[in-house]
Amino acid sequence: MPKVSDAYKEKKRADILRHALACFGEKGFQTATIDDIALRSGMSKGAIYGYFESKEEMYIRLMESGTEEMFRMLRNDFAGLPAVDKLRTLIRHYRNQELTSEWVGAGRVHMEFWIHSARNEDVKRVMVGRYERFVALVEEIVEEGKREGVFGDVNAREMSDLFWAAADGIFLRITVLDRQELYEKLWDDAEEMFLRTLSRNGDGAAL
Amino acid sequence: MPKVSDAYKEKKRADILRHALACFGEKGFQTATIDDIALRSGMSKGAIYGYFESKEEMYIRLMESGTEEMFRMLRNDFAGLPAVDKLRTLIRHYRNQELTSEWVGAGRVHMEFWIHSARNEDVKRVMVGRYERFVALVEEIVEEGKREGVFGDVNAREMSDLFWAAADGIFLRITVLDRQELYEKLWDDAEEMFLRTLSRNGDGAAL
Amino acid sequence: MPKVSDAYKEKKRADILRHALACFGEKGFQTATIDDIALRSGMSKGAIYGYFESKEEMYIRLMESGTEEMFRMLRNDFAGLPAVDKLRTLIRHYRNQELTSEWVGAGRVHMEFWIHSARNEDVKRVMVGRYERFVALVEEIVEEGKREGVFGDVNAREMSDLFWAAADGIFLRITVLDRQELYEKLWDDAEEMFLRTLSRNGDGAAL
Amino acid sequence: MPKVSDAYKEKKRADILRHALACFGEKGFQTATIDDIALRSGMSKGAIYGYFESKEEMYIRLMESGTEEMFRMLRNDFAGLPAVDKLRTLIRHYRNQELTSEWVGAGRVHMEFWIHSARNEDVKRVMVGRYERFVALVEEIVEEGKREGVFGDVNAREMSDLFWAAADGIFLRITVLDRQELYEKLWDDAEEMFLRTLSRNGDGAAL
DNA sequence: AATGAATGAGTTTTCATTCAT
DNA sequence: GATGAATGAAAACTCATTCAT
Repeated sequence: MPKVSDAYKEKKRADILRHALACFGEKGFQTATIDDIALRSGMSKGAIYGYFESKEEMYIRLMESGTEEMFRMLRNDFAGLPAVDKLRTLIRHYRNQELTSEWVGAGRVHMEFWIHSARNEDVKRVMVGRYERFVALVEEIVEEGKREGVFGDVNAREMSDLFWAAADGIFLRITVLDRQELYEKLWDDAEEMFLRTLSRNGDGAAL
Repeated sequence: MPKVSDAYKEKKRADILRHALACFGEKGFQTATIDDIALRSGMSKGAIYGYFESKEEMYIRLMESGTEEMFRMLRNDFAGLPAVDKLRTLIRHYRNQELTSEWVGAGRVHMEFWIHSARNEDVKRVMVGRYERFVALVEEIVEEGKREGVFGDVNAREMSDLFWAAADGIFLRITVLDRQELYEKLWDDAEEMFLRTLSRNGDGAAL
Repeated sequence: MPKVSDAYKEKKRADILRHALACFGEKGFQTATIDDIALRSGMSKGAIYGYFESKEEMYIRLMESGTEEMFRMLRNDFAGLPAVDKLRTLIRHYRNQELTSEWVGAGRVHMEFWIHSARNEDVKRVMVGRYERFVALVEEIVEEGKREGVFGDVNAREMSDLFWAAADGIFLRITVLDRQELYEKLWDDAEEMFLRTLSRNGDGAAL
Repeated sequence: MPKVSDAYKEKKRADILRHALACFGEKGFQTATIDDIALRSGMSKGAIYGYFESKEEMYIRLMESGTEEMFRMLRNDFAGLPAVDKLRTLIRHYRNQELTSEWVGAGRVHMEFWIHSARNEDVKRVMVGRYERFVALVEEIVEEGKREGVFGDVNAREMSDLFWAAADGIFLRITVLDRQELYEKLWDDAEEMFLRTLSRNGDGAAL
């Protein structure tokens, strides 16, 4: 007979995660303390432990979160578009992102996820699972483009891996340099490079 | 024991740094303790502090180190080569790297450098300075290729930025996935993609 | 346990300070460790840090404490008395103090305050401020005595300085020798000497 | 068959002590490190341990030192003087001392001796022994004055104790406040007060 | 004798987690 | 359910002392 509804609890959990993300983005996972998160959430330390078992759990949940929402949104924007435009939409979704301190902070946390993954099997499982979905997304777009006859005979999986490598590389850089115009140029150049590379004949006709 | 040569001290410092790099690679900068480093170095904690003022200093020295050596080596290998081959040499230098645990560990530390940089001005200065040299290296190669008439009319600086973004993205991935064959494929694809993109007319004639 | 009253917290703080004073008295500020204080307080080290930011802060608070209480008490005892009796009251307040180990310990800490003050500007400010109040106290008594026509034409400020110098000298000695009868004799002699010196004509008529 | 003469060793010991005194004066016994002393002495840490068994020993030797010299000097200056002038000579010896940083530093160390004495029986023995000689010095002067008929019927021992209490109180204060003119005034007032108190009839006729 | 690198016990301080209220 | 005081295991760093050279 819980005193509060599940919805309330879910909302609280999401609340805490949001504040935790801000803290981790600002100070890093190790450096941000539960006190920081409690303070920012306007809750007590004890309350937080009522929703999450440990700091590590908050971290894991954060890694899992966000993906669904993002995919839902993209699926919507992609509806009915040819492969080239889907890829463009994806790229411009990132390219047009304003480098607010929240977003850059979240980017830093994302980078930390990768590092942290390398050293912890549990975290790695989650992270790789998440990553798989992103790779599959672009892989499917590329396959679709090939079927449409617009993309050449490339290895879709490898191209997707390389695409996300470049994307993470851009995020990594911007995480430190924090320069909007550099960020946009990098994505513009990446867009052109990838579309040209994927194009049938490699001549960028698809552009 | 005292009144040891400068060479001895230099060797010790390098020794400690090597062991520290291994510890940081394994556990991460924050998680690795001075005790870990001391244990692995076979020295006492106090001895470590005789060579480095703080854990942070070891970190900074580690960031600075390696770069010179790498540049010297590349300069040697580059001697007399046309731009395209210089770029290929650089890419293959990475591509042919065997993913030993030491190397992957070092890669993880390199990734941490970026993250850490984002939150610490001192570290950032060193990191950005170091990064500048890498960007300049590829930028010069691209300019050279343009002068040779092999590369098209691209923005050398931006292409260099993008190149290193992709490189760091590959490292980031491999840091977690640790799969040799994926690593090689990513570099092979990157090589082709960049050379094609840089080529005059973008048709990859330079390949 | 949480959501305790402010009074509870104040009491805890005072508790810790009391135990800290005992530890400092016994071993000295530098030698007494937080562990000592925690052990004696029956609390954990962490709990101590919940009330004080650092050992230094405990020290400063200890320096500030006690003064108010003492002044309130004296003001009470002084009410309505002529200057000579005020001075006598003050002197006898000290003279009749039993040399318990706590009191002697506190005296030792007081002496350490002086030494420590000499080498630390922050501590010095607090210590000099505190000292000022004591000097003003006796200075006022002397001025009052002069107005009453009982004390001669002495420099009140200087006499007050000298009085407290002698007092501290007595404490310093007793801190080591810890002999009750010597302590009392020193104060008796000091009483006579000062009253005689202050007396109009210097003939001790005021006695 | 020592390779160096005893005189050389003695000189070295004195040298080290001199520098140690400066270090202790500046930073305090606990805070000053052997490295500080070694640096200031221009010797190695190891060499210092060839002359002193421990930091504590240096401290003890320092406590013992200086006294002889001082007594020899005073005995010289006292030769043939009546008691009143001996006392005056003693007081003015202090009063005319310029407050150089070395002298103030030495004063601080002297204060530390007292504090330290309170907590260590070995140190206490040395300190009390040293103190005894100072008390005896003034006690004898007072007795002499009584025999000369210039001083009244006071308890010589107690007056001597009180005299040194006041002296130490003045040093304690100056150790922190470090104000030459205050120092001199305190001694001038002390001189007048003590001579008046000691004078036959207490009327300061001896002045 | 002198040197100064090495040792390691000891110190302050932090912080994830627990749990009495 | 919420609170935040309490815990205590680390962790970074210091420094008197030793001892190989």
